[in-house]
Amino acid sequence: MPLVCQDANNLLAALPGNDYQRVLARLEPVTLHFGDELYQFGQAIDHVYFPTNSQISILTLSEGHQSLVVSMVGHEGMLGIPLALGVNESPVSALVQGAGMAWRMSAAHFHDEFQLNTLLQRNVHRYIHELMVELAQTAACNRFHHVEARLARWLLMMRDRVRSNKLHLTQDLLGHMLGVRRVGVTQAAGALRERKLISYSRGEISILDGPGLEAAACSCYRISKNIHEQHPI
Amino acid sequence: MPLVCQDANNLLAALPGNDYQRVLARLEPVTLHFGDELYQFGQAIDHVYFPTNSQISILTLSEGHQSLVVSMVGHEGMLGIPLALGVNESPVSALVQGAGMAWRMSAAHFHDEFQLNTLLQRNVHRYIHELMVELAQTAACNRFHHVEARLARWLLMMRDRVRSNKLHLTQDLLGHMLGVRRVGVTQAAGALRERKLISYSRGEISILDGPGLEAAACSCYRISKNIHEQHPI
DNA sequence: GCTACTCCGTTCGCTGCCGTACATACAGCA
DNA sequence: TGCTGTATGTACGGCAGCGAACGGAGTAGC
Repeated sequence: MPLVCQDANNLLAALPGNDYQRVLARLEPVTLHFGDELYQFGQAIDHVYFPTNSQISILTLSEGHQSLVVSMVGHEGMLGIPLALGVNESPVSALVQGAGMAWRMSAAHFHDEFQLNTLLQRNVHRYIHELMVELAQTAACNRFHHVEARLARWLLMMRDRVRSNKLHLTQDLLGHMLGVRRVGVTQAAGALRERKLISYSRGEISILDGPGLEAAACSCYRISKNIHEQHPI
Repeated sequence: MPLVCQDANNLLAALPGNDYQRVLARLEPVTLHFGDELYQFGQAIDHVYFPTNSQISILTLSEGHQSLVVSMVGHEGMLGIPLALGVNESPVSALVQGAGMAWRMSAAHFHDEFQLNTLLQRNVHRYIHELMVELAQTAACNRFHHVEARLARWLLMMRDRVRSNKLHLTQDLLGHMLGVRRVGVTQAAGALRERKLISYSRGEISILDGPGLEAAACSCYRISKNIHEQHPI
């Protein structure tokens, strides 16, 4: 199976040839479908995933409230971080919202491989660091930024991960992601459409003007993007 | 220097005797004073800290806004996590808000020790996991919970870390921590005082009724406490 | 005892989002 | 063609928190 750009995951692609080959032998490509729930809160983690052109949302549950997306994983990262930290139970839910491909490895294989492969360790540790910075950023974002800016941010982040300007997402779903009412999304999305930044109809969203949408998004988008790009490896 | 309860840091106390002795040789006790800034955003990390009865707030900066406390470190954890992940630059600021003691180790010593000491690795990795869960929780908390509940939460968290019901904190400072106006803190704190849960005067806060304050806090307090207590080590 | 400063209390109008409810529009299917 | 379910639009009262401003009360220094 040739590794063309569409198949690339950053944590794997950064491995040198021989390491990469060994890891590859333990990986299997899987197709992730919209709505697949890869992890559930409190459940054991059976596989780790390295997305290539799919996007998975990480959700927390807040007692008495709706769920909330705290992070988003794509080709820049992986799912199953707790395994790399010695914990085999997921503290969050993981929901596929951008259908696509990912590489998958069993928890046992990952455990073995991770012990041996110091370069994989280095990449994963680096990603854990990035994730923590992003979580802190998101905590502040949720406190300070308005719905419209946050909506723009998440749409751009999804675009970057699925590598497409077309997203499959209803307003209701976006409401659950952002932790706001569906009505709030309608208004924010309407404002963005008004400015010809996006278009949408019945669950199909298109980003028409990327730079414009970036300008409408809060600075968290840029910050988050920078975090994952400045790999000093 | 004898290790009595007041001197205990969870990550160190969980080490077996011989490991502990070797680590101890590289540690030095330091007194942290109110207002000390241990790390600054973007600066190199020169030491790691293992607090015992001090409390340090982790702050992010959000462009155009005030700072915000996203986490709090005390005897349950450590400062300098990025070093354990191969990054030697702090992505956040760390501000001492509960004066007290901590054990300190130079970055170089920590680097060496961390490579060798797999038990320390295990403890630190476990703490990193806890911290990530807590960050996600805080992101949701900032989105959903009201000022009064969040204030109660942070006060309780500080109490647990400094091991004292007396806190040294002005309302203005609390406003910066919570990301709200000072006036917002005045109102929330007034409501808590009304219910005889706390008392305060000119920067000295006393928790009068712990259980009552817990009831007034959002569920995030309990969740956060559970995270750090359920060590299956 | 006077002054300067810090900390806390209160008020006012404003706005972003909430909860709820209802209306419209499109899609698939019988 | 009509039915049903889903997706989106709109409206309305309510409220938590905002920004700004001012007043009062305790503390420290002179």
